[in-house]
Amino acid sequence: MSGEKKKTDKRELILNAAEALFSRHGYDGVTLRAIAKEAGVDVALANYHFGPKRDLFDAVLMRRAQILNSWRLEALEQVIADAAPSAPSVHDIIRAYFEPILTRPHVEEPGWKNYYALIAYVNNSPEWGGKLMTQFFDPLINRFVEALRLALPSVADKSLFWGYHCLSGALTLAFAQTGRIDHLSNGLCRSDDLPGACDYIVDFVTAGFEQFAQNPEKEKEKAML
Amino acid sequence: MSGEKKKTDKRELILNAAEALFSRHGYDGVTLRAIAKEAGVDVALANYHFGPKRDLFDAVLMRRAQILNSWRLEALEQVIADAAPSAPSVHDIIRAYFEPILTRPHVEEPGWKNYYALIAYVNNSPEWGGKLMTQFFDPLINRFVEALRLALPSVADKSLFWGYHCLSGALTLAFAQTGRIDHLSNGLCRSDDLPGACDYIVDFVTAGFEQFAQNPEKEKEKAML
DNA sequence: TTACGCTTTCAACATCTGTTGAAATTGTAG
DNA sequence: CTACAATTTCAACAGATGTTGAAAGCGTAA
Repeated sequence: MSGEKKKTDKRELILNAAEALFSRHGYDGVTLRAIAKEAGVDVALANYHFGPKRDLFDAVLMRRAQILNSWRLEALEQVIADAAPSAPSVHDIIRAYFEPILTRPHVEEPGWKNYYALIAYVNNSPEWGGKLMTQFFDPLINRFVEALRLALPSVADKSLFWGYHCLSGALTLAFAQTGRIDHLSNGLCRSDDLPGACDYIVDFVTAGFEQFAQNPEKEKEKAML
Repeated sequence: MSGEKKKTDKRELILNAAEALFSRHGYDGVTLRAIAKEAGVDVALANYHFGPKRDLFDAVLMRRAQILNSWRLEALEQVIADAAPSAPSVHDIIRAYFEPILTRPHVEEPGWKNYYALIAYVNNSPEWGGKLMTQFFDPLINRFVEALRLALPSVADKSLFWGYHCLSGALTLAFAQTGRIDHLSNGLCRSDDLPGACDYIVDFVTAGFEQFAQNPEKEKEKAML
């Protein structure tokens, strides 16, 4: 019947190996032979299952994207429902954005850590960032911006989007887990401690957004448009 | 004599071409032949001037790093001197961090834009980020953290470093200029408008840091250490 | 002119790259 | 078992890759 389960699904072994290697060395830094070797499989098998190299890359990206989106969308809708008919607080919205991906137990699995690092690579790449991230995550992001617009009705859209830019940058760098902050802080902070980072990032970003409502200068631009 | 100036310094043509291509496609995404073609030069010349490919990459990174550091250090020392003997404000420190690199006229030069995108690539790369950024920028960063420590004496170091993480992520994503925010905001924000982004990022990040002083929960950890 | 050192090109190398077609293996249904 | 389809390996291709050594071009000083 349909291959629900097999003793060793080499297809998934290839995806795992590709995920790990792409996340560390980028698309061009990885050869199909390296992936095959890591997966314990012949070179030609990757092509058989996924077609050309680029399609394998997309398959890796796609595999966990929907799961990620569903977790976060669920958390956001929950926050909105709990606050109804009022608008949810900025803090709750930001928590719904970060906590489902940074504090749940799955983040300790190597596969998910690799996937996060891969997202960081894609999001900061001029080559892929503009198109791929849009393709996978835009609907979710728009939903979050919409919620923030309700929570901060006096803030101009331009401020909200630049706020999202800062939020996204902070998350992306956390995803990358480069070990830089470990060295910079003399071991006080660890870049692979995503749950530990979450609290700090959430409070930082929340204050960043709320500041827009308290700062009247930005509203001039709203009037000018 | 020493080659101070020549009509066409092919050495710099190679650096410019490498900078542009590395910033867009990453280290492994660029071939020496592509660089040579872009520079209008033979393939072997890159090797003659810079040695192996990896050394060319380092040379590109190094060329503007010192200039960048001196601008920002100068701005920071100015802010500290102006406020002495009091501590400078968080807002002024953050401005000294961003404005020298985002609002000066040089940011409109393609060479600098390419260099910024390259920094974004390096900073988010698990392969290079930990080591290369440390090598080039750590002394400057430590000076900034030190200034923030003076401006926010009640805030624990761990908060300061995670705050810097958020700050660095926001800057890095701005450097990348992926065009993502353009699409997300329907053209309201432009990712290549670095001076325009600067005001929003500065205010966002300033509030993020100041929030640590107002949030007493984080201080528990300080006591626990 | 000649000679010399620095720069640049030419031609080629050994190796690696993504991809492919045919063969071998495995799983499954009759 | 047999027959057939899906999976996996093998062997090889055409092209690209970083690097190198020899040769050619160049400016300068004697």
